[in-house]
Amino acid sequence: MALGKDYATQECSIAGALEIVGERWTLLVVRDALYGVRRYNDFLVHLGIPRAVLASRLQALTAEGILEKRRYQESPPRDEYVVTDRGIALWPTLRSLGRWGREHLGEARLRYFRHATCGTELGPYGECATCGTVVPVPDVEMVPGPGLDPDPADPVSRALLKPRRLLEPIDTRHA
Amino acid sequence: MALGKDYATQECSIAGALEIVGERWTLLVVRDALYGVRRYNDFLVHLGIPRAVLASRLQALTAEGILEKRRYQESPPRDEYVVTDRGIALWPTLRSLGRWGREHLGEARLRYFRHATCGTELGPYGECATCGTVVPVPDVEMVPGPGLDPDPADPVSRALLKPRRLLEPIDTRHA
DNA sequence: CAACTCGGTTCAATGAATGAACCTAAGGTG
DNA sequence: CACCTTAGGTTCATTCATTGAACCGAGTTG
Repeated sequence: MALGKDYATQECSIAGALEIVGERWTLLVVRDALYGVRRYNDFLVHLGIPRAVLASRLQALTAEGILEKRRYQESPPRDEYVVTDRGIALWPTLRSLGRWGREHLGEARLRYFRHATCGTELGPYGECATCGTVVPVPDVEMVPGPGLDPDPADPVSRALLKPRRLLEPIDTRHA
Repeated sequence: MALGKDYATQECSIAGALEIVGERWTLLVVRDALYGVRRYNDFLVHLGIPRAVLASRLQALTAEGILEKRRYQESPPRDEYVVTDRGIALWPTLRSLGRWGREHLGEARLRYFRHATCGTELGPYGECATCGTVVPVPDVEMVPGPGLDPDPADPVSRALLKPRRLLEPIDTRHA
């Protein structure tokens, strides 16, 4: 899907965007990256994605400048994938997609998103009604809702049971 | 992708939404429906999608209540696919995806979206700065930009060269 | 030294997408 | 009437992507 031979004739920036992030699993990888997931194994267990597909998606997202591969320890050599500004810019899209899913598929409230500095729940497009501004992604606090499994199997889901800010790295060693 | 056996374990409304509209071609079909495309053949020539895939996507979108199949003439029997409120609700998502595509993939201005009643260009989330409101989709005017091919091959693209409102049905017979 | 973790790659089997051909029902033209 | 065209599909063989399991190598822990 990312080879220019597909949506290339579309003359449309929606089609162009989908060339990059429209493949299966890709937007969920970006979502997890915004939630603070950084390590290969954490993506793996949280998404339930085949290893080969994850490796391919991480590589593609890195090549597109949406994630950045970064060494975080030398011995043993370990890399993490950190979301870039270009990836952070996908937050409004993911936010509106999530809202559509909840409103039109009748899903229970799984997570709330609030303005961390004032506690107001975010509006449809990520804005704070109290402050009258679009909330910067690092100031968005993610709070678990009532529909969430209280005792999930994987350590990433367990870490996400606590309120936390977007982008804040997840440490699965103490979960 | 739409069988519940894929993203089903995600506990996430983003994953739920992607179950429905995350398949290849699906969001482009919805985009075209918002642009006013209604007929099988118009989707076909405008998207360059294989016939079998288009038939499958139209059926799935109809089953999900995003499009509505409606007979518009009896002899010969002809049906059109009209976007529903649930489909219209995907406009903010498509809008933000398109913005991301233009800003981060360096695409030329292909189309502008304006508030039809006052002429102001839409903000990032489809709001009108002049009126201070989120513009209802039927009041969004789509205007071709400088990057667009001035003489496209297919009649749908030709019809889209004129400024027009979203949802306004495209008539390819006089294009 | 054995076992384990992390971050992958390789491989066979399955499933989806593709493009061409075909089909049906109706209408238009000569 | 014979023939061609249009709209809206279906069917089919080929190609391509996804899947899940197995394997691997570097390094670390017991």
